[in-house]
Amino acid sequence: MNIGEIARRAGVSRSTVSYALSGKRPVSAATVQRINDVIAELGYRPNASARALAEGRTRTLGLVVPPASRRLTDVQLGFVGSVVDAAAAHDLDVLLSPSGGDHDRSFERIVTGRRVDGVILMEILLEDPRVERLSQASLPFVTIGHVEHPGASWWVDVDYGGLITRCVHHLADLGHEEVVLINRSAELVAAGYGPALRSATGFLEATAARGLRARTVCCADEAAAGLACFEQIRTQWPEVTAAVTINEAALPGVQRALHRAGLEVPRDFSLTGVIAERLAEDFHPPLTAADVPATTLGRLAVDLLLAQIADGDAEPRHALLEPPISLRSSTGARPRG
Amino acid sequence: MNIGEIARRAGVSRSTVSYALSGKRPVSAATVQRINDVIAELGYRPNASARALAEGRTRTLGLVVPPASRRLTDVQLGFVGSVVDAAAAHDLDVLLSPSGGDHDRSFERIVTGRRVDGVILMEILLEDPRVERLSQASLPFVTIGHVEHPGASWWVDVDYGGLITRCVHHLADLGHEEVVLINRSAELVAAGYGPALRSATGFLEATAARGLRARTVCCADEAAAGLACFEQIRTQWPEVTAAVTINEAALPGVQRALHRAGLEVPRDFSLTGVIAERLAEDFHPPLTAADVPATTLGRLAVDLLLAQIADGDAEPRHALLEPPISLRSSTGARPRG
DNA sequence: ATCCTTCGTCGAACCGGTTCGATGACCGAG
DNA sequence: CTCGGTCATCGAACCGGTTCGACGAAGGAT
Repeated sequence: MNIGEIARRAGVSRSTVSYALSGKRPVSAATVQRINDVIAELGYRPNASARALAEGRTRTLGLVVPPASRRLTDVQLGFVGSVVDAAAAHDLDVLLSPSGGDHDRSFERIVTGRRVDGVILMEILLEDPRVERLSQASLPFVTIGHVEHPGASWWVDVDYGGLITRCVHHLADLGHEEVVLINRSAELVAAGYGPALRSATGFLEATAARGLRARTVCCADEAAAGLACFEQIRTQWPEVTAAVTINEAALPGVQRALHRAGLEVPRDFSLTGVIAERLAEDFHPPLTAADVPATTLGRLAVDLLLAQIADGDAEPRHALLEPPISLRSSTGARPRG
Repeated sequence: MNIGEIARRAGVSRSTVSYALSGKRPVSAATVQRINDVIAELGYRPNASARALAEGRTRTLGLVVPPASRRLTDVQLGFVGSVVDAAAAHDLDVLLSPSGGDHDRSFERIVTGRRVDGVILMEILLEDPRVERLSQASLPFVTIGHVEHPGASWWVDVDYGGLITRCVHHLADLGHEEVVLINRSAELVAAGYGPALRSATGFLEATAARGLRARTVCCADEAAAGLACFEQIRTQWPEVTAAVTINEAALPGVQRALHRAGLEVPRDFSLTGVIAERLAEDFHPPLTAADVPATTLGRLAVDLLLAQIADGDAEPRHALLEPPISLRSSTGARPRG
């Protein structure tokens, strides 16, 4: 069931079948009809490997994800889903590559094996060896998140610094004076994870600008850590009246800690930050927070990647999104006392 | 940078380079050394498409996932992660195919385009057209979950019916007499989603066997639905003292409903079911529940698929796992009154 | 010295598509 | 009637690997 067999049964040459299918050269209506009949009868579909070899492109995109051991956050899950869907809309397949450290066989296969036409890289660090690797392999790629010095690379990202700044202003406007940032884990900060570092920087600058007392803590990406972390905040800095967070996984623990401490949100304590929409709405009360537009970002990454594949010499493009803060009901005026 | 170029620079023929790399025929040590030097110098890696075409296999597995629009549950996420990791351990790549209805271009590409050596299908229905499609395409595949009449197919699954039965016995042993099953959404039940239907059957049989009064409700996969659902249970059947659930997404809502109703678990109400370990432990109090061994199941699916690929005529195999129930602290004796 | 192996290597065919240049049939214009 | 130009189709080369049969050189046995 290959193209030669189709050609034989339709009484034409292989090239005619190819042209009939691709439409790249005119083929008479009668011949097209005959070929299509044979194809329908035999259920023929061209061999993807052969086509990729001949055309020099695979119609496949690579998506580099964190290894399964690190559980995906809701935002990351949103990226994966939207990239896959956006690719499917263009009739492209997605090849998954779990990549953690520097020496990763799966990542190397993707990069050097010409298995994909381009790569989308997520969860990158400020200094990421994989970005360097892809650049020198001259394989088109787009990062979700950006390295410290993006140079001539393509990327999409959310402006964590800007969003955190707006959260701080929001709290300052409500009269809060002592605030805390609940960041991602210390390991991620130490590794140079962009969102964590940019959030911290934005937080410190904004609080300084508004004259607020600022504290920051790192918190592992688990509910239990969120609980412990919040209790520590209460005992260590009881004067804190509001928290900003980008740590989704810690939220259930924070919720429980608030409850255990008898604090009612937002009457006794305000909570905001950058959080996936679904989780913000599942919180009680729903969180006033910046929703990370994971779906938009994923789709945008695919669009940029396709543009880059279509024209490799095009000027690098990027997009820094700053979504609005959804005013729900987890922030209020500073409690008196 | 193809095999011919390597051959030229090493002063040998293309076939010798191929044999030196694959080891399928002896090549003198000196020649191997020379070839390896050239390869290292040029950073050569064989073209995956060409190799796939020549060998007749792609070293890629297809993973059919629900489309992104339906948000993945924690258990499903566990499947994806473990399948990808297990495949990577065998130096195989994973091609993702989002598939919902029957007519799916991405799924068809996977099936007929010889892009993959085998397919893992998750979230299947009791009657699933995709299983039929794969069978007639004679492409090796393994399902996570099983159709109603698996016949000669390969699959791995968790024995939802058996697990729910054990949950019911556990509650009966604690003296509960009025219990409810909080199932997945009515749409899934109507579509013929195996776990939902088998859970319901197991629940009804087990409660009948133990002489318990049983009710069942369907609940959409959202926190808000869980809240509404539980409140309805309380008003409609106030005599119910325990719930069994397989609906992970509803848990936050159930938690809030319990809290709002002033019910303390397990003193006033018992809760158990089949739930991803992480979520069971994040609950307050931690849930006595059967942890779905998603990681084991994913790895097992890959193992079975590889066995099937290696020997297409082998007897179909399957695995029905029944993990133990983890006794945590969400179940207790029936409250008196 | 001759024959038979074994070892290492080579050339050619093949996998299943795409694409380019060429060719023949048919047409209208001169 | 012949010439030039489309139009549809064909054959061959190519993409970059793998694999099979063959072949020459070296070594051992007779």
